[in-house]
Amino acid sequence: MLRLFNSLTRQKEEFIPIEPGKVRMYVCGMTVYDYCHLGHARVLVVFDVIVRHLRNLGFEVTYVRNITDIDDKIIARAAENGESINELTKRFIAAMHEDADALGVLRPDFEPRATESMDDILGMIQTLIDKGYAYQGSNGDVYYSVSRFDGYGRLSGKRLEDLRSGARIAVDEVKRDPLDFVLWKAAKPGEPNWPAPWCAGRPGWHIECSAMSVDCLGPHFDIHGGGMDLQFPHHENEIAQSEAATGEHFVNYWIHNGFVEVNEEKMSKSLGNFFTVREILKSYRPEEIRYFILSSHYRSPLNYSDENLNQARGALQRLYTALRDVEIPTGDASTVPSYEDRFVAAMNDDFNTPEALAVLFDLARAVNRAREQADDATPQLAATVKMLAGRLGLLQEDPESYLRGRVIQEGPDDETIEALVKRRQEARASKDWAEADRVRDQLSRMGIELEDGADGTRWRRI
RNA sequence: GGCUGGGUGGCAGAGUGGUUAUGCAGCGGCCUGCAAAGCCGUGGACCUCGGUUCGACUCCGGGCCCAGCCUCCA
Repeated sequence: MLRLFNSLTRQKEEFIPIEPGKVRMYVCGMTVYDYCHLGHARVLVVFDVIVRHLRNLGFEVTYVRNITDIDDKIIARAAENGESINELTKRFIAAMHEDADALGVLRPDFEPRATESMDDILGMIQTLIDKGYAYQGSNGDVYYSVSRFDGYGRLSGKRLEDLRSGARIAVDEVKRDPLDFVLWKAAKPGEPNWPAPWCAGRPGWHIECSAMSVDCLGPHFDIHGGGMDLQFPHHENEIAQSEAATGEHFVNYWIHNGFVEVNEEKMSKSLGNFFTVREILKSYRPEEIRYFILSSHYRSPLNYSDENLNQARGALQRLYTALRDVEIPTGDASTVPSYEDRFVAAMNDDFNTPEALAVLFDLARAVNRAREQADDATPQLAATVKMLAGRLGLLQEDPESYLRGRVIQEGPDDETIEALVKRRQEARASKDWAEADRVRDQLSRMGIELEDGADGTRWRRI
């Protein structure tokens, strides 16, 4: 039985799909005006793992992750660069796909874009106006009237009067209530715009997600996800828009992932303390980043540091080392049920990936032990490691080539290393230990570690 | 100020009302020409003060501290 933490009720609940055997899920994706940073990577990886787990449980999942390709920042950045918004967003959508692919994130089933969903957006705004939930201001903008919607604040645990008394809400003459938010923004001269019954303009940020999710998944679906910072106001506003427009309950389960932090502080664009995925990929391998993200629970903070990435590196080396030299049976290989049960139980408990990884380490020990004892169970144990790790999108590479792999382009090539290893082998054969150790030190300085085994010496980059 | 969430061993990070998390690091041993990898063993923790309980790190209450949201943000 799958239990997940629902932000709406702030407790773990049993997951019961609307339609038996099927899950409809929407996750807020990126605004594409810059490269993905680690915070974006976390959303991508966390929900990728959630989708994989749901599918492993046998659910038929429809996964939608949108792209916001029109908003103020995109307009501003395009103007800065002297390019069109289409050129800008095209580049960063491609970059996002590259990063996601590198991290082993499976593509969503649908990836709608705001600019391609104008009809749905306009239709929903019109419905909201017709039903009296929205109004046009004197400046042409269309606003959502927050006080008209009864449940406003339920998701974020906020009361309207608290929000109103907050000093951080700017006074705006055009709005009837300072809490009202914009659905349609009138275009200023020179700004990109789309025709609309009210005035040419562009959608506000929140309406696109309401329109696209309802369009792709219907008015009522199972799971809606995103970063914790979207809980308010973005998701709160989505609920208000969607439920007012459709008259139906919008989403059953809300899932929000925690932040990536740097020195105990949220990683964000505004603080400027962010690291892009492609920057980190210069020093670490994609799988190391993925492991690092999964090494803490998705709702906990994830502290970015070299030390923690290095720990991820070491952990993967241990797991891959356990898989080395084991003939893993292909096809529907028999696996070891007790470990699989533990793994599934961990994932069923609100997607507890650290616990699931612990199962992998217990298995790795079992593999190593079995191998030492020449136990026939070794291949089954190894197959179980690989199969379960695969559900997290990990450990699918060939172990030997993974361990020999490199991150940075500098350093000796394989031929150079092989030659030195051979030279050392010869020294060892003639028991010239001084020479053998000298060569090993030389390789060690190049970042190569050696392992002498019964059937020769093997090496790996560290 | 309002509202969330959290404080676990040297570090990272799960979990549980009484039993080894796990990984890295440490210590002892096995293995090794020496190492590495691996295996075996081992030390080390639950912010603080009260309460409930036969028993609390785990439940309840107060306090202290941290992060986040209340403004664009994943």
